[in-house]
Amino acid sequence: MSPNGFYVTTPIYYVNAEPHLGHAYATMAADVLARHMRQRGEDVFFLTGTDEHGEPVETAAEQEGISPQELADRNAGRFEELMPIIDATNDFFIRTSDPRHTEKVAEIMQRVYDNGWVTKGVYEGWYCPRCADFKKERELGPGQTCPIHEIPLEREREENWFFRLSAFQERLEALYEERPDFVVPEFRRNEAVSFIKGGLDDVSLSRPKLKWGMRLPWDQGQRMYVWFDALLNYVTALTFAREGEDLTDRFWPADLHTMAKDILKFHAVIWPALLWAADLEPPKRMVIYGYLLMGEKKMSKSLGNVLDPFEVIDRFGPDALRFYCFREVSFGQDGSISTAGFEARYETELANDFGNLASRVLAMIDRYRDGVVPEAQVDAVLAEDFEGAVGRFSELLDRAELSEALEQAWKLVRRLNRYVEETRPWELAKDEADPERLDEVLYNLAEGLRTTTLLLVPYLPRTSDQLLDALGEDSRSLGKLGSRPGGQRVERVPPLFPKIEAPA
RNA sequence: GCCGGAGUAGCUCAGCUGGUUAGAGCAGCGGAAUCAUAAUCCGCGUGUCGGGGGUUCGAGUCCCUCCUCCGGCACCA
Repeated sequence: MSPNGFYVTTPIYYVNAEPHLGHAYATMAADVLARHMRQRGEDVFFLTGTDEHGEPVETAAEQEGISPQELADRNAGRFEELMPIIDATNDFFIRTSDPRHTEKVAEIMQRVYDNGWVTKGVYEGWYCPRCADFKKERELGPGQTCPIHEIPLEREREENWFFRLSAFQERLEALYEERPDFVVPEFRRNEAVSFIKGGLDDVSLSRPKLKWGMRLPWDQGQRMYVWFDALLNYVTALTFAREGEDLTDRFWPADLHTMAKDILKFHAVIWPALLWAADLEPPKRMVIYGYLLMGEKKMSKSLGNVLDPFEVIDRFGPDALRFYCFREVSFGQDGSISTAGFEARYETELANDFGNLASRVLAMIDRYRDGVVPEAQVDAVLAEDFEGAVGRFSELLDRAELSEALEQAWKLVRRLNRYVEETRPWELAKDEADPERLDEVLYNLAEGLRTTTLLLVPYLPRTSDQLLDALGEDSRSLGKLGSRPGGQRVERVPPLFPKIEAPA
């Protein structure tokens, strides 16, 4: 971990559409890491926000007959509203149309220009006069025709400014050589490396025809290709997120960028080079995750397999959604989610495994010891399975292995249910034949539940809080089995995850 | 086409540098128990470890080959 803190980012979300599950997932992933690091006492800064410039916003706004800024304002608002709904604890929400951002971008890009990393060039491509836009090779119709207008296209050239990405080829190769964990998972890293090794071309940095975008500071006639101002959000936010304070020295370089696989190249290749060009350090690491698939192409409401995040949160709260997403889909891979899968995991894991464990432990302490955790020692049998658990869990989250870490925690939940069966406290309680053993068992259950729940705080923030309160635990720091002595008063709680009502 | 990855129990997947009878969760079947949200726990798998060939005392684990699937191959915000 960096000595100066833990700075984690989500990608910034493009405002030409409304928030959906993918955005929620992205934000929740970063939030899990942010919460966990706070539990470890790290100085955390967690950034998310919206990306608002560029042609897609321009055209979407045009279709609605409003200005790009109006569209951006409206949709950015929706993204901002999403954060508390999913219990995201972002420390700031950046918007790239914020003048504080664009001013800083202008300053940085001017520096890139002054440093000699920008060059004038010619962009050549297939141009459709009806669309007033260049078409990419892959979207061309047969015989170089426009896919929309089906008219033959002309090869056209326009003057552009280019970022001299090619000049950074060797530095990028060296970066990946020196830092094997710069991009995880490894197969994504390999993609980036092979892309770099394949030879880098300079990338177009401006668009003369673009209207909704920043003007280039050194050429007011051209506007900046949206990716450049978007990427720079990670840096600019630090300069104005806190009134009258510049957080750059405290948090840059960022500890971890999180993103889905579609934007790997911009982050893994262009971004470090752009930072070097601006005399800034590249981020420390980035983690790439996959897509949540909803029944592949059979995503259809009539099939009832679409998981609507807002509906889920409405009915079950954000914890259940957070849990499900990281439990069902191995973090980093693509994975399928469904209402059936959600209900199964909610019922068997949240309600039966965990919720019921909490109920039975609290109930027994209440019944057999008047709601006071007995004083006792750690049971060696249980200690064996809890030994090193916090360390392993933390290490997994250091590597952003969100699903694997959750699995580790869940093994402890299962272990505790087994411990209850092994020790049969209700028999020990019958005639108080061995009160010390009962004390020991109840103490260990309280400790096991407490320490396991502390691990789960990032995934289940609300229910964890509720349960830890019930256990008389004020701290949210990670703790080992037996690190707290007995003596606390505990309270019974209503079911943390009530069973799903059977449909009428 | 090139590069990379994957193909292991009905389903989802673990199996690191080759070594005791190939594992987990879910689903299914049987049982125990009653502290608990009828929640839990225990037991039960004749799996060609994609096909074929090879190296080795020994291969799911290495090599070759074939089949199938997936990802990447520059401006997709």
